[in-house]
Amino acid sequence: MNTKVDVKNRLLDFGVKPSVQRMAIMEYLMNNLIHPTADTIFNQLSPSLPTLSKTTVYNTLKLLEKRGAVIAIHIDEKNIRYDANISPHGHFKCKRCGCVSDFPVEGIESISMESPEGQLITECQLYFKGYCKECRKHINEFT
Amino acid sequence: MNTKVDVKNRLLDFGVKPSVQRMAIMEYLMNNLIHPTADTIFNQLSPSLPTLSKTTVYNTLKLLEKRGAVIAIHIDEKNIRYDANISPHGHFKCKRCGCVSDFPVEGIESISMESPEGQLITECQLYFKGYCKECRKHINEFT
DNA sequence: TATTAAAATTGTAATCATTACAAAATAGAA
DNA sequence: TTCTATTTTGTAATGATTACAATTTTAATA
Repeated sequence: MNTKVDVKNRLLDFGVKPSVQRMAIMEYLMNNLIHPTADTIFNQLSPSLPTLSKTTVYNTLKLLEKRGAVIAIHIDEKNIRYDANISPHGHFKCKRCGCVSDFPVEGIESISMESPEGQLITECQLYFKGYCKECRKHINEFT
Repeated sequence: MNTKVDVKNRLLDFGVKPSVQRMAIMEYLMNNLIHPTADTIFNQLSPSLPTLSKTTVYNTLKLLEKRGAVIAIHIDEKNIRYDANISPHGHFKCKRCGCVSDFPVEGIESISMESPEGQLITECQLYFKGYCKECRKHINEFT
């Protein structure tokens, strides 16, 4: 469980001025590593922050990602998901139930930031799709 | 350069009935490994297939992907891109100019289809972002 | 060849997550 | 306080993709 101080430090470390709204969003992400969408974050925070605007959620998430304080996950075609876990790891999405989970990849740390063709790599996203433990039981329903 | 026969075989191999439109789209993808969007494909084929509908392009791409005849690339937030190269490989996108290119990944073939947590992995997508050879020269402009 | 049912294609309208924009509120310095 | 820059907010716009129903094409059979 991250404290307010942890959250504030995360913002400051990445050059984001900590406002009430930014603190709330960053705190939610750090204490809920469930890869939520902007919509989910808005709905969860709205009760305790009644004036919060969805635009602010979108703006803040975009800012946090740009500064590197969070990761944007594009494994789902419909919504962007966000992750406060910024250490290198992959993600998995179940094609049946749609659940998204972390997916540790061995050797991910050692992926070269220099490519053979001269590109400078600044980030890599590893997405895995298939069927989760539960949904494998229903493999006969797959079309 | 793939022949009509190659294209037809690709469709048949993946259980897709070869219509005029499907052949045209599959042929374009096989002979233009530039990761085009549905819009690009439509614009390129439209002159020689004046009755072609954009809906058909979307429908066909969705079908081809579902059957495994092509790969859908979600490296760009705006558009889905398509690739007739279905052998395992990663993709790179330049954050400055937006170009998307293939990105060979060593050992990609040996990625396990069994995960430690019991998921059944059916596909993996490896996305790399950064700056291409040309855009690296302008590194001082990066914000 | 004519008939007919299934499949494919088409055009238009709808969807909906995200962004643009400008006004209002807030924060921070002087 | 006053002033200015920053942040937040609400509404409207965007635009790629999909839903849907009508039309056309295909292909099998009589």
